[in-house]
Amino acid sequence: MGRPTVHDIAKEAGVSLATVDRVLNARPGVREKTIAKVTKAVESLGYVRDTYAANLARQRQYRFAFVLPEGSSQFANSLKAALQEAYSSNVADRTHLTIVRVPPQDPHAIVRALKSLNTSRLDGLALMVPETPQVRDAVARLKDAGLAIVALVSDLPNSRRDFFVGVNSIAAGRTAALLMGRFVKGQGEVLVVADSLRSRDSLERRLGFDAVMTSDYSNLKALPTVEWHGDEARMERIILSSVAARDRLVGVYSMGAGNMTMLSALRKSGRLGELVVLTHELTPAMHTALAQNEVAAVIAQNVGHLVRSALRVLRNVCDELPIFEAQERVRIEIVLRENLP
Amino acid sequence: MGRPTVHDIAKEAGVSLATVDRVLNARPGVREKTIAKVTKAVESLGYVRDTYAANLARQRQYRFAFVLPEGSSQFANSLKAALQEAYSSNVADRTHLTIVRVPPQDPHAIVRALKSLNTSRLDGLALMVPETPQVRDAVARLKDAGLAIVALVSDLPNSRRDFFVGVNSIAAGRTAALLMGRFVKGQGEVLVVADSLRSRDSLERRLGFDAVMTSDYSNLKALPTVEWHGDEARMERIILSSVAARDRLVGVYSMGAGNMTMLSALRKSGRLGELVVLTHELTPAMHTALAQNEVAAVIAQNVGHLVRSALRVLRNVCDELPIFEAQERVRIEIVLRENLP
DNA sequence: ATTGAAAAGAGGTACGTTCCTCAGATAGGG
DNA sequence: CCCTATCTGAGGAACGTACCTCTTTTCAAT
Repeated sequence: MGRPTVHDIAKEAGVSLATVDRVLNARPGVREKTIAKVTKAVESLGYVRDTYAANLARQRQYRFAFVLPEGSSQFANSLKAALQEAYSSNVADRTHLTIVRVPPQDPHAIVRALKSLNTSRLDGLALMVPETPQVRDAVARLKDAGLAIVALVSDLPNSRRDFFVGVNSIAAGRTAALLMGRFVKGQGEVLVVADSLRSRDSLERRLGFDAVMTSDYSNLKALPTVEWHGDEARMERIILSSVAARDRLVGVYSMGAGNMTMLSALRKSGRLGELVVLTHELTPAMHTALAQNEVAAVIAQNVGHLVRSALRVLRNVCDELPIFEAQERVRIEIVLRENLP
Repeated sequence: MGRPTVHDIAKEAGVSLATVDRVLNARPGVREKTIAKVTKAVESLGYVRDTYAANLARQRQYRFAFVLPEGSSQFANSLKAALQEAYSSNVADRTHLTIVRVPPQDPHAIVRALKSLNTSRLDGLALMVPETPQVRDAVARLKDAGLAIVALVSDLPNSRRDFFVGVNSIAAGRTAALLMGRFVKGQGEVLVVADSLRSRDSLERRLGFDAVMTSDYSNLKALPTVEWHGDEARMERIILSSVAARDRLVGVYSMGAGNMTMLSALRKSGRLGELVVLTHELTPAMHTALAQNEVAAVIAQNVGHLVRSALRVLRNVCDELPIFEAQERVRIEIVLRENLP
């Protein structure tokens, strides 16, 4: 005998199939006493609904949109690739996916993009955008329109998002500090580079990094964050001058994008070999940089997980099902030369 | 319009539904030319079979057994837990799972257990057993009986297994060496502990460890492997005497089980604080050891992945579907205090 | 031209669920 | 007591696929 079906629980509870269906789908028209009988039968038989048969019957279509930053960001591109892979595999069954790309540094453009979404043709949204008051308001409006909303990669903690899928940035920063502290021999200074500390992730990574650095590695001094604000020429200038000015420099921690520019600047400086370089996100460029020993470690999050997790959460929110938090916790991965995937 | 269905491709190809079905399920009785017409229609319409509807219709039940080592091994227990979790979640839908536990060091008992399996009530098998000639023969017999077989965690490379789900042990050993080399300050000796080098995994980890150690970290000397053969008292004696005899000891690499015994021995020696300790598998004990800074890093594989991957592969082998190798490659995870899950 | 096997069609039932209609039962208020 | 509103029952049609049987067509060998 296989799993119990709705027929079995109808028999067990001594009611008709229609009543079982009404109870299971919380439709009106059933007496309290009858509801109790049915739920009791469900429990005693250990009935679990066959989601696939259910979705087949109800012709369920989940329509989700993923809002990702546009531009040359390799990370966003690999996310997009993971999304397309999920789409073609059975992970995204009965799911229609749209990808919307927005300029990451322009809150107004983001809000405009969010407003232009046809909410009646959408069940859920995964957002990878920086947190601003405007975005928070837009999220509130989208929630009012009945959408399921998850924050992806970077959280929107004070908005009405349903869930956050991504890693804890503070822990990621702490992990970077631990690696830096253990990898560097002797003492010296560490250069910290970020696109901008206005981004919540970078700020939190920096917080975590400093916390571990000061408590555990007093032999190292983390320099103030160098922000390059998307200007690659500026980044190169700053890096070259920093490296030239500081002969006690032993490490570089790059908290965000622009790793290729940073690496080429370090190569030009001629001191790349002596430095412990840590970056985030395992892009193809970082893959080769690890293989060539130019980067000591990459702190990454598995984009496949992110996407699958976001899809699971969105579906569950749509169906008003509980979310299994432990499964959705994305791990902070450490990638070295020898454990490259 | 939703996805194309079999009806659509029947219409498109100008054949009947039955013929489409015969082609899709590779049943005989269709001319080459007609097959071509159907496959063409499939491609032009972008038809993808609705696996859930298909499994629903065919009342497919996958009956798999997992053969795991019995005893106190925390790793095997966490695998079992992951298996039970998969069973209760939708990952294992339409799948019936049995867990068989065998004494890991007794090839005859393992073979006896494998022989006692009722192959007519089983579609596939995941084996986590050491490779011996007897096991290879047993695998051959089980393959002849028509079962799908994957090797789990430790490979059975010269057997007729269909696939290996687990990490490359050489790469895992290399990763350990890289961590040891970068974590240790200065020079000294490294103690390497294993249950037994007769186990293929341990041997390969040792090979990888030594390869990186000699090529990259000439400041460190990896001592000959200490084997404790399941005898915990012996392990404690050896560790205590090694630590006492070697004042240049800077690190310990534990390649297999018995980490708790090893740790308590090191604690007794009073030198745990000075040593860089690396172990495998993130058991609850290693979790706390990491949190308390007793262990510097744990090299782990995600048991959830292992299980899901094994299930996917078994199902695909049963259905004679291709295996998407990239997805089934299990990553070597590095767990430190700051990125504990 | 006849035969016969292989190929293709036609039509059905089933899987577990949803959702619909229509009819019958039960309750509470008048 | 009847009347109405609310419950409940019975049955059926779908969803996309699998698989079965029973015909009909095709086509090459005789």
